[in-house]
Amino acid sequence: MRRRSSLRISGMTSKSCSDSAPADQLLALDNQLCFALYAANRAVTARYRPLLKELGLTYPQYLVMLVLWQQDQNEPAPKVSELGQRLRLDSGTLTPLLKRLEERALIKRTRGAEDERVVRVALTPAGRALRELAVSVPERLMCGLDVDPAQIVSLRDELRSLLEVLEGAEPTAQ
Amino acid sequence: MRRRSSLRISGMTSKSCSDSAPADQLLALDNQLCFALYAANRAVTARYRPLLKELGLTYPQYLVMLVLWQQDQNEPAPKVSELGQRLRLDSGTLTPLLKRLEERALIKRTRGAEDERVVRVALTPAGRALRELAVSVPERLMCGLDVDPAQIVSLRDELRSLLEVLEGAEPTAQ
DNA sequence: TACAATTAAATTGTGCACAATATAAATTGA
DNA sequence: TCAATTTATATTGTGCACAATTTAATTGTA
Repeated sequence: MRRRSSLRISGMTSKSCSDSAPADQLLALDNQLCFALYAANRAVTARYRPLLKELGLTYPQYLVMLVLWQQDQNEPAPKVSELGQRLRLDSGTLTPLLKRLEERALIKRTRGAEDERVVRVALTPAGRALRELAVSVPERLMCGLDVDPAQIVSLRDELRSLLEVLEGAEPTAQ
Repeated sequence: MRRRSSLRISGMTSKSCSDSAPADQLLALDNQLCFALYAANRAVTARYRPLLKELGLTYPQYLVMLVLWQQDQNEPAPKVSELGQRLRLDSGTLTPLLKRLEERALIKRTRGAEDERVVRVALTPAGRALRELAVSVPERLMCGLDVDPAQIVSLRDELRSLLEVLEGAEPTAQ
């Protein structure tokens, strides 16, 4: 059984699926969580962009590098599928992205000897070195931004809870 | 002067831009608001996808339709640039998207008579009719999701505040 | 051992996002 | 008046996302 998210309020099962607000309100763009999420995500990405450009990385490439930088050096290099699980991305997205990182000599892709189907992704020395340039990114991102760090943390946690609920839920019936 | 967002806590200017947590923590994927936002946004979009597929719409197309459905019929049809402002998208994104909606006969793009540069986007009867099918989407999306509506609202408002801060802030120095 | 089923990654095709540039219309100013 | 500038949209090119399919390797099983 999947763990309950903190978004749940005990005894309450979301909204009763029969009650409905006026359609005008339900379909108003600014009432939608989905649009707030969509717009905020792109605004955050846009704010990262110039900083990551200095590193020669796109935003999704940066996320991949974050995973690799966090990897224990003693562990075997992660598989493409493991990166995918972590980032919620499939091979259709990751394969070309990883090829670009390999062209830039930041990573090395190696087909496994034990199992010829898997590809393991390891940092090159250059990829590891890039981390030194990246450490200043989170801080520089926040600099000049008029936000309360505590609220950032709580927003992050609420988003994680939402993600957990969404991933645990049955897919919407088609 | 731009209005202050509620994310701000009086007298507090984000984090002092010199203090720094250990780099291990700063760069940890799961500590990043940006990843929570990125993953949650895609998870929400994925949950919309099967419902929107019934309408023959992609998620960004749905957002455009939300704006058009909300338009006052007595007002002149919105310009491409006005849709862009509302959705934070530029013509490079909107032009092909609107062409696809026009191919589906949901909208009509008309070059302005007063000013030949502007293109106005109006619903066709079919586009207006699609709204009837769309009204059930928000509700069906939430159904079976184990979330507290009040938390959705507060999350939405926090995201709006974040968006406001980001849009008001100076761009990050490159 | 054969061979169907499964698994991992790659490929293909569509549709965003967005930077950079182009085109064409409107406006401004000498 | 008309060249220069500005404005609105379109175009081009790159890089995601993701569905659907393909390829190749492995596993399970008769």
